[in-house]
Amino acid sequence: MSDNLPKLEKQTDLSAAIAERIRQDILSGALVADDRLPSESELSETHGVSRATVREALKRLAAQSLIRTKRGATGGAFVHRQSFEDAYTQMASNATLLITLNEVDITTACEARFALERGCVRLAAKHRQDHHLDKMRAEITRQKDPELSDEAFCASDVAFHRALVDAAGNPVLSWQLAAAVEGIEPLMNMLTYRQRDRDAVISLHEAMVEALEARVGARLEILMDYLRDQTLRTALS
Amino acid sequence: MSDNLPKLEKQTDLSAAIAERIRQDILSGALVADDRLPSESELSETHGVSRATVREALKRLAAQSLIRTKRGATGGAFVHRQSFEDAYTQMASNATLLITLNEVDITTACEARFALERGCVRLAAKHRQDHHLDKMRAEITRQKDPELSDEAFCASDVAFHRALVDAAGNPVLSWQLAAAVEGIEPLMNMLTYRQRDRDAVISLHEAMVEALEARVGARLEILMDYLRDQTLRTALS
DNA sequence: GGCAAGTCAAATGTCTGACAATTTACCAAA
DNA sequence: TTTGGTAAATTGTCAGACATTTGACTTGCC
Repeated sequence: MSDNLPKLEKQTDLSAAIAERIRQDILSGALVADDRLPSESELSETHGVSRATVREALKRLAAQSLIRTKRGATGGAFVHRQSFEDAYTQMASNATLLITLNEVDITTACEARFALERGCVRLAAKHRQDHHLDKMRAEITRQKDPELSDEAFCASDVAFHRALVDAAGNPVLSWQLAAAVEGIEPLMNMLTYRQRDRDAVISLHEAMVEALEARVGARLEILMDYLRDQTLRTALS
Repeated sequence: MSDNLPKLEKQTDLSAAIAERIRQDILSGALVADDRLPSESELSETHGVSRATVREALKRLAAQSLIRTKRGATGGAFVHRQSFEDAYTQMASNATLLITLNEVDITTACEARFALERGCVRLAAKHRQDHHLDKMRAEITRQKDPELSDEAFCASDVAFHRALVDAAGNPVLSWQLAAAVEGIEPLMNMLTYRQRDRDAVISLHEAMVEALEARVGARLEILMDYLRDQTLRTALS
């Protein structure tokens, strides 16, 4: 385990220091997924602090999804193998927080989103499968409903683009991009789409599905650029 | 504050429930950046739990950089305005964790990294300033040193690409991409570059700086593709 | 032998009350 | 005016207790 004596932890706050020690043990591979940590009592002894302090440290790690705890006889704290779902959720909330707390303007956010997404359309063209197309077409059908609220339209838009990213068949990519898109959603929700705007977006979506079906990455890139410009126009009007 | 009585929290674990309540207050805007939360004693009264439990809840929030605490007379817990630096650090460690714990293979990681980066080179070409070019050229000079360890070479590579991304002039983009690149670094560090590989990478870097200086985004995209292929060849050899 | 119920032990979750450490505000004296 | 010291508020830490959960073990019955 960690019998190191780092100097950083003299800056008070034992619970943070201990959390960091255990964290390093996990990051360094000394503890691997599903390993069980010593019990709270043992940890309090080995680290020379009270159980309350150990618990605060463990809560910090739990908040980062580094460990999970289970009660009972065979319980304890276990190194948590973070799923893509977990990571995605955490990143999305992280992104949301960052964007709302720092008052990022919608132009910057849009620019970032479309730039990232543009980067993966070639992979999507290469690896897309039929069910991705089906999903996207289903969302387009929803988007055509003139009764749809702006918010629901936006949600469908997110779903459409998530399917596009998933089509790239790369989980790391899906995870990063989905989080980015979702983080920007609060901003996008503030947009009001006129019917003309919606029609323009839907036309582009339809063209994108066609290009994806035909596996023409270059065309997808161009369409993404159009979509970005269209969205920015909507935002600034 | 939150005098709601959500049903979810009957699933035991009061500290998580209370953390979630406060978290919602922050996310919903009831508490804004730099607001001071009630003291631990007050919170324990209003939520009807002990101070220890409140503290565990606060540690969870602190671990997510949602709050920061200060001791002393005017101390307390304050809603933390997460800086881009904070978010970047958190995302990078998140990415590292996900990739190491889930044994993502280097092909997938590389593919994702270059796909994302490719998406922002056009913006970089548009907004780059001279100091970006300077930084990149400096890194190229470092990379030419044949004494450089593989790890140092890789670190310089990360710095080079970070400068490229920064050139896009979009903080959201910088933040997302820098985190992604850094998260993948542990995997890249496992690569061993032969001198021939390094020369190839350096040539591409030089060409990229030229293209960036001339603001030719399309050429940058092509070079990125070459670089991706080159890196994958190195990885698979 | 096999099954069911009860018991026990280990571990996390929570509470209580205390003390330590830190920081600011305030007040008094030089 | 400045300096120093004291008090108060607040987080950080500790020790010990009890509650709750859960799996393993034991016992007794069929």
